[in-house]
Amino acid sequence: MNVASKIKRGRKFDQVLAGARVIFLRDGFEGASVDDIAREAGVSKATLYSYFPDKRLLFMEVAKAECRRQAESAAEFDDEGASPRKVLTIAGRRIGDLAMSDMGRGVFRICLAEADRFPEIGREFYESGPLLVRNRLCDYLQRAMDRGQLEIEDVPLAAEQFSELCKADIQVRRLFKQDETCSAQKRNKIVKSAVDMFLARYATEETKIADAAETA
Amino acid sequence: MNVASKIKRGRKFDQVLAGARVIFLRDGFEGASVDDIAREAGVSKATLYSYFPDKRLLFMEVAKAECRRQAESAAEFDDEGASPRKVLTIAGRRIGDLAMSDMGRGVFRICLAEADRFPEIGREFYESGPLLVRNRLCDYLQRAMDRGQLEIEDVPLAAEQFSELCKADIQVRRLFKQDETCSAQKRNKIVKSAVDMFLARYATEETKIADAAETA
DNA sequence: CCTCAAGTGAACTCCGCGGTTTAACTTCCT
DNA sequence: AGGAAGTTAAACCGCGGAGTTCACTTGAGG
Repeated sequence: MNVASKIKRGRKFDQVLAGARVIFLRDGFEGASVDDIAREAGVSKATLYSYFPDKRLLFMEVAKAECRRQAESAAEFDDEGASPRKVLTIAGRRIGDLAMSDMGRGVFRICLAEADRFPEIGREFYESGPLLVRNRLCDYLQRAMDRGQLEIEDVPLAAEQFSELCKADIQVRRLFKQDETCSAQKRNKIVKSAVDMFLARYATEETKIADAAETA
Repeated sequence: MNVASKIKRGRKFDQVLAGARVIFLRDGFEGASVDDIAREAGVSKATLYSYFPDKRLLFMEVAKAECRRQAESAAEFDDEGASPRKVLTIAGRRIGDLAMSDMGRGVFRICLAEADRFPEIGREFYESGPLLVRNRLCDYLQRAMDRGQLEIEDVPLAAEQFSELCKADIQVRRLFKQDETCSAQKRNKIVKSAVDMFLARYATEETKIADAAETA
């Protein structure tokens, strides 16, 4: 039993949460009505309120769960043996996927919109989203440095740079509903370009030589 | 006279717009009440409605004006004679400033929140914001290529990459209210690192040599 | 000084939403 | 069978915000 949570569990708990997730992600916090959520969840309003004391708490619960879900998808990449190019390409593709996904967009949008009203939402999202990815990346970069593959003065900054590079040209367009689709081909090109740039700056001489041989 | 606009002009037009700007930027679209706006503008609600047919139109007008304002601040950089490092450093600082400003954050936040309900808002913001900056940057990069300073296969992508690099580590934290302040020193470091990385990848050999001499 | 258009403010309508209550119905345990 | 706990649909309350109306003021121009 979840002692920390003040929220009652029960048969229809997950059902309510699932419905709330759909509606909140579609309409945002203000835009979503509790009636809509109850209908979507296939549950009466009274039942909904028997589980969650109010709308705000329900929203927080949904947001937290969603952040956790996404954190999982940014899984670790521990390909110790592989070349930096290979490891970074895989990681970059994951980052790009997250930026393109409907879920990623929805959560980003709502968390940002509500970050002023509910600061803890902003923190929660940041920490279990971008920060988590960055930390994983930092760990890898540090290991690659220890192995003499990379040469970086400011590892956290480098991690952030790589992450941003992978989202170049797609994140903003996606967020603002321009150019809905983005071909896999284009995404590959962006990630490749990001890796090229990152290695041009941070790879040691040996790594560059090995990379040139590998790529050719 | 603005024929295209269906909105009546008049003595208090700008006054209303100014008030709306303050309140919308503070409270968002849903959060802002028309009464608040009228009060802030020092105008009666009736007058407000005599200028703008409804709240949505008023908001659109504010958002459009604000995007234009910001676009201006990302002014052109035609330092033809200067080295790529100098030009890019100045441009990068401007981009960073915009990402850090309250205005920049506010407009971004609200436009994103309303992009689903009012797609034209999303388009307007994207085109007069990020896209405009990118195009300016593209123009410069092309000229630098013509001069043999840079060597780029995909100019628009490179522009986007540089832009993203300049916002690394600050944009997201700023948006989600983490780490409110960011020292000028740190910002300089980020921009310098962005320029370093960009040149490492896209500068021609001669430029790299000249840059090394210049930096030393 | 009179006119008339623009502006005022306060009251008012309408509506949707958050949240509550109630009375009937289902489930399930003993 | 019986009863406690959970669920439901529907009506209901109160509030706050969008938009309207109207009697009244202001001030520039003939």
